[in-house]
Amino acid sequence: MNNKSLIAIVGPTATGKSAVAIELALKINGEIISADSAQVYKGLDIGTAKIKAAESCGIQHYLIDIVGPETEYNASLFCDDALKAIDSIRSKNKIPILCGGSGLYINALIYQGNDLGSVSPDNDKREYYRQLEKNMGNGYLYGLLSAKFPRRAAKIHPHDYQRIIRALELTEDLSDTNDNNRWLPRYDLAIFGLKRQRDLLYRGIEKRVDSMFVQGLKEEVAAALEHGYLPGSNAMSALGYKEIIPLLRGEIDEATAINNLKKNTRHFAKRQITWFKRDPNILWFDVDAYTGAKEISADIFNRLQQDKFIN
RNA sequence: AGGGGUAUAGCUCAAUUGGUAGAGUAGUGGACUCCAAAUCCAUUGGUUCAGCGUUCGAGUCGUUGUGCCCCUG
Repeated sequence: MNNKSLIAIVGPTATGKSAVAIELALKINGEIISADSAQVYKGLDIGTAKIKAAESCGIQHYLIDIVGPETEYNASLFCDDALKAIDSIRSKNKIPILCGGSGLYINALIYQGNDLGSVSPDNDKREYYRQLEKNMGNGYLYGLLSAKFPRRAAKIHPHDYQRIIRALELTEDLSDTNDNNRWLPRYDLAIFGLKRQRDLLYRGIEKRVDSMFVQGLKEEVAAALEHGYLPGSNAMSALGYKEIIPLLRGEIDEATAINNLKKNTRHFAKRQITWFKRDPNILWFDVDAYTGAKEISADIFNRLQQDKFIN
C-alpha cells in the first residue's frame, strides 16, 4: 500500500457491505469510513441499519452520527469530512476502507470527473426558483436554464426540477467536464461491489424491514421528530422515516407503512444497482456464492494481495 | 338448497348501441457533477374462467359448467 491507497466496498442496500468491511478491516489493519447519506444523522439508527457497537469488533467507524437535526448534510460536506477521516486513518498507519451505498457521495470523493463545482446549495434561492416556476408556469425554469447553459439543459429532463434548480444555482456550465476523467480515480483505488440475485435481494430487504419494526422503528421515528428532526428535511426524507411519519399521524395503518417501506427500499436498491453498474472500476462479488462476510472478505483480501495493493 | 351478482395484465379496475382490449400499480431498463435513502425518464406483460351456440364479427348476447360474493331458508 502507499499513501494514496483507498479501498472501497459498494453496492445496493442489504448485501452485507458493513460486515464485509469490518472483516476486511480486521485482516488488513484498516478503519472504516461510512459513505452513507443517512447514517451521518444522530438518532437515526434502526431505519438506517447502522451497525451496533458490538458488531464493529473494535474497528473505528467514521462519518456515522456526526450531525443532528440542525444540519442538512450534503455531498460536499461528505467530501470534506471523508478527506479528514482519510488523513486521520493514514496518520495511524492504517488503511482507509470506504463502505456504503450513497453513489453520488462515493463518486464525488473518489473520481476526478465528479467535481461538485464551487457553488454551495442555497435553500432560499431554491425556494425562490420554486415560487418562480409556480408563478410563471410550468417550464419557465427550464427555459431559463436553456438560455443560461443550453448544453447542460439538454442533459436534464424538463420535469427534473431538482436538477434544473441546482443547475440554475451554478455560475459555470459543468455539463461536459466529466467526459474524459469521469472514471479517473483520485486515489490508488481498489473498489469492490457486492451483488445478489434480485429475488434474494428483495427477500432480504423485506426481512430487514420486518426486523426494523420489531426493533422499534416506529418509536425511533417518533423520538427523532421529538428531538427536532423536521418532516421534509433530508434526514426525515430517508427510507424508514418518510414512510413512518404518516403512520404516526394516523393517516395510514401499519401494514401499509410496512409495505410502502419495503417497496421504496426495493426501488432504491434498483437505483443503486443502476448507479454502480456503470462504474467500470468495480470488481463484483456475488454474495449468494458465499457463506458469509468472512469468506467474502477473505477473497477480497486475496485479490488485494494478488494486485500488490497490500503486502 | 333456491334467487341474484361477478369472473379481463402479478394486483385493483376500464372498454360507448357486439367491431379481436386500456389505465393505475407492481415488475423491468435507464439517467444522475453538493436535497441523492433524493429527483426524474422509459417500458414488457392478457388464448378477456372453461365449453358449446347466435353472428360476417363476441370481453360484450344465449346456454352449460366451475370459482368467488350477497340475499332468502
